[in-house]
Amino acid sequence: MVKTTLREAPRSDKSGNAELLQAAAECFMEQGFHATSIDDVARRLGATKGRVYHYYRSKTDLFFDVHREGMRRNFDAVRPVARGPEPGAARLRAMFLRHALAMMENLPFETVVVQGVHMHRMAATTPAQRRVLDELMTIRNDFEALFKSVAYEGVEDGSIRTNDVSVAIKAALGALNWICIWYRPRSGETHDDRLILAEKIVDTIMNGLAAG
Amino acid sequence: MVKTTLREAPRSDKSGNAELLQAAAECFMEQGFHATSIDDVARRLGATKGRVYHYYRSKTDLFFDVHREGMRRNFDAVRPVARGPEPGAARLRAMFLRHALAMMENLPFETVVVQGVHMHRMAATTPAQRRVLDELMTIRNDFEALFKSVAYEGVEDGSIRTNDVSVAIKAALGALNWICIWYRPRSGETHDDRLILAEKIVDTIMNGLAAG
DNA sequence: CGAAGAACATACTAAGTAGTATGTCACGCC
DNA sequence: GGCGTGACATACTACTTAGTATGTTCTTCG
Repeated sequence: MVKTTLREAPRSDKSGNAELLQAAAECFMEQGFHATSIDDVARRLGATKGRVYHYYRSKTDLFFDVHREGMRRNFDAVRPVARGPEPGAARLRAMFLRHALAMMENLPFETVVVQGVHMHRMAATTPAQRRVLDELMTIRNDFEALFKSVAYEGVEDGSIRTNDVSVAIKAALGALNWICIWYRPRSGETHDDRLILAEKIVDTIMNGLAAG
Repeated sequence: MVKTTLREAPRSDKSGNAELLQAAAECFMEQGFHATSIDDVARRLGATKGRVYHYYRSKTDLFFDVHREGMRRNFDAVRPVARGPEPGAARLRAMFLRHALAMMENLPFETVVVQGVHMHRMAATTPAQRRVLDELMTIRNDFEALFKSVAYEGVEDGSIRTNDVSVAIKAALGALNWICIWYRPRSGETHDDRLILAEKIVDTIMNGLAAG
């Protein structure tokens, strides 16, 4: 008798789960991971549990996939401006700006990413889920490392000054990630509005608050 | 017949709940509000539900009280240096430093405060709980307003430069609040170690990353 | 010393929810 | 034109857990 291997692989990456991811991201943003039920996600789609469990074997897997998508968007936003002939400070500024805009324009996904970071140190999961979580944290660390490497280049070319690149980047990314706590899109808001806001934030990060 | 008013007031502020608050804060930090059961909190105390429900009528009320205590500590840390003869920038720097230290030294409570802010826009609560939540957000806003007012004074006395005080403060507080996401105390860590770290963060906020 | 209330522990209920098992319908394919 | 399979819906189970009701011990105070 063959051991029937039903659903051995996580069933993601099928067409049609973009909607699902979006709905899940919105639910997770509004209520958090634990307070969101699978039925909530399904209801938002005008569907039932069946649809969700057809694509994901567990709520955790769904959450992870939303997280993964959020990080993908973050990388896509930042990577194009990370390398180039400009001095480090200019590239870092561009990266910050892109990231700030991404925070605002992918709010549900970014909120899930933040929750995921929060979740990292916390509650026990199955070994398989733990592996996925570690993978996601690796991605997250790579993201931070990308900023750090550009910052180091800036220190070397003299365009950036700090006595601890690692801490400085953590502070800067904190200011940016915090956006998803207080920012809510205003109705009628344009891309330019967001750009102005993002520039104010990045100016603060790059120039600081002290005069002179 | 008298309408028996059993437990009309939230039963807090009795002696002996400091332990309870601490245990609850730790649980909420490690697992988040929803994933933490009352039994978890009790177990951490070597007690049972009975003890928790003797002091708090609901899990939400317990959470709120932890939040309140966290905000109380924040105010206590920052207020003493908010006013004085020094220029705004110097006072603001001192406030940031105190807040950064408070974040590290009250990690469980601060994490709950962050969760509470997160919770604000979110899931439905009872009308009474909504009132408490609004009260907590008022406190939170007052806290932010204190920073803003000092920043304004700094702008006027020329020690601070920014084109949007409100956004700049949000960015700065974001960098500080984010501490509770990545910071974990190292064993054998001293107060001086934390002070050095806090100063690096505050330097970044005050001076920015750009050279010159 | 007796009684009342504080400070818990124990036992229980009711409700919500993750996950499963199974059904159904449409469609492509031999 | 049957048939397998993908894409869901429906019905159900098992378990967790917030909150309650009640019991018990200790303390305090008249």
